[in-house]
Order: sequence, then structure tokens, then C-alpha cells
Amino acid sequence: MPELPEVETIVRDLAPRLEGRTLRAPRLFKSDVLRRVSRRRLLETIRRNRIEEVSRRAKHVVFLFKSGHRLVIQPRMTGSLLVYDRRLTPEERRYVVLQAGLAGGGTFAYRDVRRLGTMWLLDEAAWRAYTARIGPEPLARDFDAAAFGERLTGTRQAIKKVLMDQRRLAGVGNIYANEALFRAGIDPSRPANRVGSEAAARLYEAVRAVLGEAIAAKGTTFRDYRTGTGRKGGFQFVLDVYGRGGEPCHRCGTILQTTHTIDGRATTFCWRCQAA
DNA sequence: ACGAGGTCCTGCGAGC
DNA sequence: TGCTCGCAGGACCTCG
Repeated sequence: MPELPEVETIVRDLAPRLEGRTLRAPRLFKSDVLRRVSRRRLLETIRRNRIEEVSRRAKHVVFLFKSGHRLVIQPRMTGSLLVYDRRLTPEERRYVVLQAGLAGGGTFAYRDVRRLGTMWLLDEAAWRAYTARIGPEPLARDFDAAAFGERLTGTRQAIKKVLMDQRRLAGVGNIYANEALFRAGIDPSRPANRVGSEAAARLYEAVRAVLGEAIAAKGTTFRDYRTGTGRKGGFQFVLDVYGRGGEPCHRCGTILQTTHTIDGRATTFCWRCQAA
């Protein structure tokens, strides 16, 4: 499930392979992923339109075209964006949503088994409105612990839900929210406004550290996630809590618990290390 | 402003 | 073996 580190990995693979190049004969196989754009306008806009830049915003991949339009793809659960230097195999062609040849050789494909992913085509003004609705990037240099505390502790919602709220903070999803809360030793269900400034500072550091380490490991592959070149990530091997319910805590040996009481999502934690 | 719950989508594993 | 059912979950929506 691509969160910030996975999308960052995808973008780092895609950017050198796509920037300065042109999509040839793009084909859209499923149109239910489109948001506020018709299939026809999408294809007409991106065809023979040079890709100037591939970047990441939160969990979204952003393709900036020479025309000034941006194609924004949110892979959500099962989406993958890939560049191949060969033809796709029949197995790889399954679940392809958008595919295009590259001028000069190669193929770009967006695959998405469940198609919970979305695609937007935005002009400059629409992009500004789009990005303004999303919270700050947690790894940005100018995003400090004070800004983090200010944005995240002003509500009595559970701190885990707040961490994952894209309007408050960009890019953190279920995996890294669980991991960061474990590292910071904070009960995921604790109301955000009852997380003290010391704990909030620990959480800020934990979020940045876990995201940075996950990027270095090229993301977490549980099932579907692949890098931009089709490889699996490596962070699944070092997770402390996510997916480890019923197993012993890496720090104290207590059996980790999983609940679904926070926003209906799987939350795994150590009641001893993350005591209220 | 907040919480709860529905919706989208398909594969997979459990249970009968 | 073959069926149904519930779950996975991020973002968005409505309702109370």
C-alpha cells in the first residue's frame, strides 16, 4: 500500500526514466479511476506532451507536462507505476489501467488490481487548489517539531487517526503510523490533545526516522507494492509492529495486540511499551 | 467539530 | 470441490 516512502521510491525510479520523454499512443483500459476528467481529454492532453518532471506530493505521483498540465496518480492500495525497457508479459498486462509507449523505446504502465487508485488532470490553478488541501510534507527541511505539534495536537481525536489525516500531515498511512507510535512509545488511541509536548517531539522524530529508513529500504512490500522498476521493497523485514499482532514485542517481549477500534483500521501496538 | 459508518474495488483465505 | 462471506484499506461522503 503505497504511502510516502513507497511513492518516493517509485518517483525516484520513474524520474530519470521519464523526464524529458514523450508518451506515445497512451491507452486507458479502465476509466473508473478518472476524477473530473474524461478519457478523451486525458489522452489528448498527455499524448505527445513532453514530461518535464516526475515528483511526489504526499502519496501522489505528479507528472508535470510541457503544456503545464499535471497528471496526478494516487496508487492507493494496489496501484503500481512501472517503466519497462521491454514489452509487457501477458501477466504484467493484467490490471493495467494506463499504458503508453515512450518515444525512444520502453513502456510506461499504471497497474491497479483493485482500482481504488485515482487519476487527476490538473491545470496550474487546479493544482494549486489540490495541493493546498494537503498538509505539510513531514520530511521537508522547514517542518520542525513545533510545527508538527501545532498541527497535530489541537484535537481530541486519537493520535493515530490524526497522524493519518492527510489534511494535517502528508503521506503517513497505516503502516508508518503504527511504526512511529511504537517507536515514540505512545498509545495510538490517546487523544491528540493529551499527547504532551515531550511525547509530541518524540513522535515527530519517530515519524521522520521511520519514513527516512523506509525510503532507504525502498518501501514495504506486503503484497502488491512494487518499485518503479518492479522490485519488492525491503522494509517489511524490519517492521516492529505492523502485521505482527500476536507476536512478541521487539523491545520487551510482550505479545503485541491488534485492534480495529481506531477509525476501523488495524492498529497493532505493545500495551506495555505504549502505555497510556 | 466530532464520531460512526458506508462506498469504491478485487483477490484471498476461512468456513461450511 | 465449490460456494459464500468477510476482510484488506485510503480518501471521500453522508448522517446524527
